[in-house]
Amino acid sequence: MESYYQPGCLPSNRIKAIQELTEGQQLANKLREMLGQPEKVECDCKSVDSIAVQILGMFDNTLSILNSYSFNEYPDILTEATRYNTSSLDYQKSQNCGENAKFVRSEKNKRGCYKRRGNSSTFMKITSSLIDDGYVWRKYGQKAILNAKNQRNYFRCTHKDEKGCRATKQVQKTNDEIPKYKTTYNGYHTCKKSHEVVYGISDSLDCSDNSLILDFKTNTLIEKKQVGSFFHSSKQISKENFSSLGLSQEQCSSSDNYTASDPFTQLPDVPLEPMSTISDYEDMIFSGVFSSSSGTQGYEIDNMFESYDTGDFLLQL
DNA sequence: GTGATTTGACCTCT
DNA sequence: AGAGGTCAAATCAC
Repeated sequence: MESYYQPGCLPSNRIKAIQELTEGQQLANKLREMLGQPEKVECDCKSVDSIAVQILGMFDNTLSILNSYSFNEYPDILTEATRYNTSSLDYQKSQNCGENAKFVRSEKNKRGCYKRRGNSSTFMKITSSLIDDGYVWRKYGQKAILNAKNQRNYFRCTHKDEKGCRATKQVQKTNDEIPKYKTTYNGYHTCKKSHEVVYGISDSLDCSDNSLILDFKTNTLIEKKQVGSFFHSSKQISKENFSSLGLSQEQCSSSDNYTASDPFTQLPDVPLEPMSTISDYEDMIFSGVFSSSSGTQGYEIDNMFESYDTGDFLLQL
C-alpha cells in the first residue's frame, strides 16, 4: 500500500515524536536499571523521581505533537478534528508541511467546541490560598458549578497559541468554612522555557515530604515524594478574579517572576520559593487518567476532600 | 494599541 | 436535559 507521505514533505512532527519516544525509552531503561538497585534508589530518590517525571513529560509531549499535526499520518487524529467540528480542508491546510502550522478554525460559530480530556493527565491540589505555580495563565472562563457556592474559574496557558501549550487549570473555592482552593491541572506544559536545560524537580523535591496522593487509575495511595513537588503558584488573576474567589489583593499579589516547577516538564528556572510558602497547606492529587470533566467524579472528589483532608495529610479512600 | 478579562453562547458528555 | 468546558466578542486595564 502506498504511503500517505508526499516526497519532500516528511512530517517533522513525526520526527519530533520519534525523538521524544526514543529519549523516553532510554530514560525508561535507565529507570529500570536504577530500580534494580534498591540501595541506589534509596539514596537517590530525587533522580528516580526526576526520571519518572521526564518520561511522563515525554509521553505528553509526544501526544501533544501528534494531536497538533497531521491526521493523515495518524488517522486517529481525524477523530479529533471531527470532534472539533473542523472541516477536513481546514485541518489539511494546517497540517500541510507546516512545521508551525496552527489549527485554524474557519467558521466563527464553533464556540464551545472542545475535546474533553478524558485521557490526559490531571492533577489536583488543595491549598488554603491561591499560590503562584510559575506559569502564566490566561483566564478563559468561569462557571457556576452545581452544589458549589463559588464559581469555578478556567485558565489556560498563555502560550497556548504561540507554542501550542495545552495545559489548563481550573480553580475553585471550596464550600468549607475555612475556604480552600482546589486547583485542577489538565495536561502538561509544552511551552518549555528557552533556558530550560533538563527536566526535573530535584531542587524542590523533598523526600521527607510524606503527603499522600491518590492515583485514580489504580485507586492506590502514593507517597507524595514519589511524584515530586508540584506547581508553585499562579499569576495573572485579576482583582476581579480574586474577589470572585474571595481573596484580597494582598493575598494574591500577582508576580511576574516565574518560578516554574512542573514535575513533568519543567525545571525550576530560578531558585524556588521556600517550599513552606505552599507546603504548609497544600495537598496534591495526581492522576494519570482522571478526567475532571466528569461531573460525577468531580463531585465525589469534592466530598472526598471534605471528608478526609486533615491538613498535613490528605487521605483518600 | 495591545493584551487580558468578562460573560453569554455554544458544544460535548452523561 | 442538565452540567460542565470552551469559545470569542465586548470590555477593561495598562
